[in-house]
Amino acid sequence: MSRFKSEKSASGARSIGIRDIARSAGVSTATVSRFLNKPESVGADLRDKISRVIDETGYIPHASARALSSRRTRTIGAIVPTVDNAMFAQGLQALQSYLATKDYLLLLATNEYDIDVELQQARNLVARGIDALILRGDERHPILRRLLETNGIPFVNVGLCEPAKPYPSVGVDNYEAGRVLARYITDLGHRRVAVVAAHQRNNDRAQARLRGIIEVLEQQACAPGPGWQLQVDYNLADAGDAARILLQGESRPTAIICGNDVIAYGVMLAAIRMGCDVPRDLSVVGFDDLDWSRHLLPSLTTIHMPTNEIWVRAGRYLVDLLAGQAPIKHQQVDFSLVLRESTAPPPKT
Amino acid sequence: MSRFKSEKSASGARSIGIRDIARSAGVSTATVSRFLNKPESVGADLRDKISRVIDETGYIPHASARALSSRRTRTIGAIVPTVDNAMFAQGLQALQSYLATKDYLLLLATNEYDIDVELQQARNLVARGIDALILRGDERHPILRRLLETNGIPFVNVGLCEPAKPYPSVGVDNYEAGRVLARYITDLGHRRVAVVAAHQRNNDRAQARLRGIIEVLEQQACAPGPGWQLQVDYNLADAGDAARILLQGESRPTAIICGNDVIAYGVMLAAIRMGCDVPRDLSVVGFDDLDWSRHLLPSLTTIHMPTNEIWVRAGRYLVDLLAGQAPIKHQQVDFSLVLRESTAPPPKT
DNA sequence: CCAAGGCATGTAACCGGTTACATATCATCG
DNA sequence: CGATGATATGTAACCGGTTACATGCCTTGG
Repeated sequence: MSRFKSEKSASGARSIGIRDIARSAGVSTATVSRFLNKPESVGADLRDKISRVIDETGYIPHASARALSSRRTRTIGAIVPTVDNAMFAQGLQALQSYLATKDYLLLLATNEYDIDVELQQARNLVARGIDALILRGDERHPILRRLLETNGIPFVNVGLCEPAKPYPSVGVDNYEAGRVLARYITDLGHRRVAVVAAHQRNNDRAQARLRGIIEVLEQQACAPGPGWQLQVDYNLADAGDAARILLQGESRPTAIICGNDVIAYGVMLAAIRMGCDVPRDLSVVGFDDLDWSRHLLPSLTTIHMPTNEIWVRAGRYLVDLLAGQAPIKHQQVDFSLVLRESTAPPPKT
Repeated sequence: MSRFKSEKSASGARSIGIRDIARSAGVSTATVSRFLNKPESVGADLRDKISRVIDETGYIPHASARALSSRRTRTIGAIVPTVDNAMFAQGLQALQSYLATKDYLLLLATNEYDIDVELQQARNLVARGIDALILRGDERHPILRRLLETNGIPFVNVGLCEPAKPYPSVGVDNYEAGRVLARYITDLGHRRVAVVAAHQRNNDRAQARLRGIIEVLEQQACAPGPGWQLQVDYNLADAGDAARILLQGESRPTAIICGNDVIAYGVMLAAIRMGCDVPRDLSVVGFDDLDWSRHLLPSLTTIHMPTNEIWVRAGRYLVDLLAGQAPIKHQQVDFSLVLRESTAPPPKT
């Protein structure tokens, strides 16, 4: 029956393959394959002929077959907490554009801030045959490391930079960023400072930032008590709740340092609704410098993170590595303090 | 030399395959394959044995090989303008979670609002072997239709619902939504109404919304002249520019209808900076009801879009279709008008 | 008690590319 | 002029699964 194999289920015009192209062009499959992967290794006349046949037929090479035999998928995976978040979205967009220029595809997965989910997603990506993986931060399931190792999948951590660690990383020094920001607040004269951080669990960037902030505040002898150190989820509503808690009491902070711009904005909106004048009564600062932070009212003083650059560099690191080069293993990217309208010296009283 | 094949490049412990599992479990590869794909078709004792071997070895089936021989990748593609946009990000996140429960993977590509890029990306996805495709809107490159047809790839349009068209779609009736929103504004008493829409090129949703808006305004004999109909990109800065143009003249609008929430927010921020009191001097409305629209100051009157539901339904449509069922082809989802603080009757004067 | 049919399992061809190796051609050099 | 090597192309084994078909066993009904 094998002579009927191409007549599957009525509609089944079997899609054309490399053998069809080879036959039409009067060459071998090997030559077509070489044309596809390294055109300059094929003679000019054959090159033209093959090219013409491919254009005419609209032939598209079968990526799975390619991946199977070459053991490379030209696919890079990335696992982030969620794409529903301006910062990741922006960086991923930039990464994707970059990878497209290198003829790589980005395969995206989310871990919902859960290292078990992350492991599961990583398994998924590995099964899918990614050539390399980009991970957010540095805290992850121990089995994940083994998984990547035994499958020989290179990876890079983004969002932090720890030259002491054996794993490659691209990012800013979050600890130092925390210090700079806190220092700016204390230099303005604030001594009653509260901190609304992102949840610390499994989030080393948030931890490093907080560590830097607290350290500076301690040096200035104004470390916030436990009631003035809150942790919230990444959204406006929760941040607003935190602000209401901080501002309802008798003794209020004159400045609130927030773990990122979204939290800062949530805090600011709630404070204004409570009748606070930002920055006259209360200064608010964040991290990340999201696109809209400079448009807000008041615009937000924050730490600018070169998000796009970080993600693109991470992508480039892996692409170079896969191309057999030896890129720089730890790339520290500069952040900067952006002064805007949401900060001022504390009120006199 | 073939007996050396497993010793590639020193580190090369060839990863284990289905034949290894079969040998260890004392069964044939076919049985292992059946265990993987339809466990209930394998006897209980063998099932246990195979399961144990797989757990011990950490075996992960090779997706490319699987795809090659089964001609199904369990991958669904989606092409959106950009992920750097709260609305898409949210919907995609929901879609991805849904597909994960069905053991499908989401392959994401962006078209940067360009139908040629979209075609290119679609080629990419097809080469990658997607089983189905989700597309945004309905305006696309004619070749793309052919491409999908000849490759037998089912697809669905999201964000609109046009039962008249032959292609499946899931979304709201944007034209009607535009009418409802405009109607609300005119019912409030506004007669000097400006419109700041998203760019119309290759964006049928934006076109439908605008059509609905203009139609209602014409009925009320207050259709905006060309100077009061602006088109901007999807970002706060451009929207702010538009607001400054509209509000600088002698004769100002008392309400501005915006193509979406981001534009509305950009307009609102710029207006407030110019000393306008929203909503007393100026009413502003948008579309989409992004997460933060209810937190803004003032909070935004807008059309609520069930984004998550739309994307998940689109995913379910394709999953069901691929499973051989016959899901509903055109699914209209309800929108709703959400009244908040950014609207009021026009000032007396 | 035997034929028929259902079920679990094994054998091996096949999916559509890549690539190691063989072969052919031609320029170069002692 | 023959040996040498570089370059272009062809042949066919292989990547790691899936699945059509074959096989063998067990149940069931006449």
